[in-house]
Amino acid sequence: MRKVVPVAFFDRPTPLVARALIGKFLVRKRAGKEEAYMIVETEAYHGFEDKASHASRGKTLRNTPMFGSPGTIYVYYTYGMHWMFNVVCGKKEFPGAVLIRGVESIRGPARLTKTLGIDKELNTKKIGKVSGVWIEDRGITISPRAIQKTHRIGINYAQEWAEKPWRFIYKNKEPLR
DNA sequence: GCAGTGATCATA
DNA sequence: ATGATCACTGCC
Repeated sequence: MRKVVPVAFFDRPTPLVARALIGKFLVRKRAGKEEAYMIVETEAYHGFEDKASHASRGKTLRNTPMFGSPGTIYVYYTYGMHWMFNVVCGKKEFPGAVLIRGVESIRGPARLTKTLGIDKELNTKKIGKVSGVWIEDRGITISPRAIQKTHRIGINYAQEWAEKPWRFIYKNKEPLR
């Protein structure tokens, strides 16, 4: 079973999409070659009120892709050296995005983009085969018990919003089926 | 534990 | 125009 997830998958509340992405595959095609990795860690950034979100102070040049239609790719540069890869969720003009923090064998959002060659070239593009980055459902079901929900990290400035359980991690304790 | 590194944004 | 900040990583 190998199915490219449709745009409708992302047209849902961001935390729900972040949860649903665990166990899906991130596929990257470059120079004619495909690499696929199972997603094991995500974080949701949801709405104007989320103080941890780039959109909390309204639309700016950088965060404009967050206001795009579901399935838009939002890539931004931070700490003078790292690219972060997000997929936009929810209706156009609603700011929501899921940060892909880790895949099987590549942990860490910046290491992921470096390994997969994801940078500003992909920013604002639509996730899908045309852009060379897409998500596949390969028939793996992850039980709720195998998903750890925690607070988001690296956002201590966000006060009470830092406590929201919007980070999802696959605990590699149970066999896949 | 913290330096590196530079774009981005708020302030002015 | 300027300065603080930053959804991180790798080395101490």
